Amino acid sequence: MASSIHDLARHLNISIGTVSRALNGRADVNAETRQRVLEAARELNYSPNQSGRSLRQGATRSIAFMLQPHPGDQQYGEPFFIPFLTGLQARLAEYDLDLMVVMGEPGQYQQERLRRVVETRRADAVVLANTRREDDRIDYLSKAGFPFATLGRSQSGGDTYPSLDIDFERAGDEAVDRLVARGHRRIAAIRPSLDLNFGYLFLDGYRKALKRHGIKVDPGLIADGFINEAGGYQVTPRVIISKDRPTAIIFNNDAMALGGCKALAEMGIRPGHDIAVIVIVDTPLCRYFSPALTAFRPSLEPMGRRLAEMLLASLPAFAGPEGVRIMREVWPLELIARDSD
Amino acid sequence: MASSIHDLARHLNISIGTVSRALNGRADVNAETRQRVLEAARELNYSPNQSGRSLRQGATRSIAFMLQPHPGDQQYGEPFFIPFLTGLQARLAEYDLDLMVVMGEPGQYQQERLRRVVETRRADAVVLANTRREDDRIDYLSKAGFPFATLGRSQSGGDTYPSLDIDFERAGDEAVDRLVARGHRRIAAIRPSLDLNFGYLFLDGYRKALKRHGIKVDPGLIADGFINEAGGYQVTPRVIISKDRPTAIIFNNDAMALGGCKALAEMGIRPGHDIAVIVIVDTPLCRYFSPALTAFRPSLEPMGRRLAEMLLASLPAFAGPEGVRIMREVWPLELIARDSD
DNA sequence: TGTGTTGTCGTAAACGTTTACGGAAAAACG
DNA sequence: CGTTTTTCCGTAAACGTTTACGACAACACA
Repeated sequence: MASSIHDLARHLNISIGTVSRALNGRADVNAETRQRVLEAARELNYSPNQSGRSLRQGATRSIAFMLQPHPGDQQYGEPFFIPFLTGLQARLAEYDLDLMVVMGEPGQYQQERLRRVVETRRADAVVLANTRREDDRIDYLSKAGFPFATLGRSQSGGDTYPSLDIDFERAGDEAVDRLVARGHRRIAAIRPSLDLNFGYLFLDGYRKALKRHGIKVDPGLIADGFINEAGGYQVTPRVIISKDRPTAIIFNNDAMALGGCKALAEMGIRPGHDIAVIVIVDTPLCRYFSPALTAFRPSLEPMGRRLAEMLLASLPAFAGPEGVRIMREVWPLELIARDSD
Repeated sequence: MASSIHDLARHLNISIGTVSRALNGRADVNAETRQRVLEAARELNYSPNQSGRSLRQGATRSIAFMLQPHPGDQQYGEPFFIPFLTGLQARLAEYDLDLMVVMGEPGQYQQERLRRVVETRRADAVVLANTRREDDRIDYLSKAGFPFATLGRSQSGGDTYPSLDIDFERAGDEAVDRLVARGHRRIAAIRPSLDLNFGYLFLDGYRKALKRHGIKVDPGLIADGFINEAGGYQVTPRVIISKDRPTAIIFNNDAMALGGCKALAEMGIRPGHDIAVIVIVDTPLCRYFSPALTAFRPSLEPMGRRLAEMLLASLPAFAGPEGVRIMREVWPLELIARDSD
């Protein structure tokens, strides 16, 4: 069925070595023979077998993207990743690289999936998502000397890999700024309880801005909850019960914001009327919620493309003559002002 | 770095053939030698190189999932696919199969991506999404004799491949039923204008139910639009302008429903009050929209798992002794009654 | 003891590439 | 014409597996 390089060689009555060199654009092959080889390749509908190529070259030409669902993830998962994946995939495709997606159950099992990819050499590099503050996947990969890049920062692994992140710190800062400018002084913050790094970054920005405005940070206005709707629903009341009720809340996750708004509604507090609400990472849900939620939006598709570039630039096989560069980038978010604040 | 089967053989002072047979559980190897091989494998941290294996066996142990974004897709794409992908991936992982995701720009370019996967043998089979009524990808794959399965039915390719689809016909039927039971007689239908097969199926069910209730199908109440929010926004007014305004609308796509509701609101027609709205495929957006949209919901994750099973059952390498079975399945949707009808 | 059977293992080919090496012919040079 | 360089191509090894085949020993059976 499929024609191999041997078929071409036999058909043209030349050696397979010459055929290979001709196809790969090597210099030491006559222009006319190259022409004949290319024609024959088209005629016999030849394409190189990737397995053979991988074996010989020790590279699979595929990149693994691993996303680690949070325990208790909702039915519809994270709409966040589709546009990111789209960008990532698009750029990789330009380099003729495939994208392998590795998911699986949350927890330790995930580590094993990663090991499998690395040890059986199913991919040339890995892109990590859902980065934790301390991430054993990063530890493992850097110890194994396997190339990778991360979406999101981590404290693990040092400065040895490219990473691309959203500027959560600045978003937290700007959110407070905006609220203070609108007269708020009692501003609550709700973030995920897991070890996800962005929860820390957000809180840093939140605290910094409060201090700048001379507002004391009230621990009673900060709450951690499970990173989904139920978590937001459960934890938001805690922040409301406090002696001096906040007039604004910043949610560090869209699902938690939705749950939180539900809790607020049940307490007779109307978001956008009785309390201001800002969400740190925008999703389509924020837009269609009622009231439409003011939120900070990342440009996910360009981020996907960019992280692909950064990863490729760190791979010896793709890095230009200037060699390997480790990069970290932090991208700003855009404030989408809507009706909730 | 990575140990090969040769390393094991040298270490144990036996031949590579025996090592391979021991690892693969062949019968013709002494129990004690097998034990020693397995121990050495663990000790030297051996895992088989997938490229070598693929080359020899002519199988890559990876499945490609191809989704073809509609032209003009929104920033956040289709939340639809994440849970489906999750299920698909989970079941494939149980068989030690990898998942490759192929996306790319809409249009012809997509065909080339598919050809590349097939011709360079980067995957053992393909799963197709966004199935068109006439789908050249299906034509290509069946002509090429390449194994595949589809999410969604098509008229292409005959009954030669497993497919799993949602029962759009029944959903259209039930939606009409429900609306008629609530007193509606003028019911509009809005569906995507592309050649997507589910648009036809939906309309079949819609028509069938109307006829059963003795209601004449009014072409003025049926409109096709671009399958996104802008399309719904643009096309919904056409159906409203008709001499005898409908009292209910069924949208065959969530994004179109959101755009349609916006158009309605601008015309002073309140969904859920002045007009009933039902959406055929539920997404989280329907739930959080105001009013919350009544919608039909598929169970996407189980569908992903099921389609993986169906595909595997059709592959000679995985089919049981009963041989190859071609399957088509159509799954029901669950009505989620909310506030819009 | 001779013959057939069974259990265990080694040998070597094969999968489809790429590439280091060397050789033959042609071209360039004196 | 002889020598050196260049151009072009064939040979063969290598990547890491799996597996058909045959060999050898041990064993069973008559």
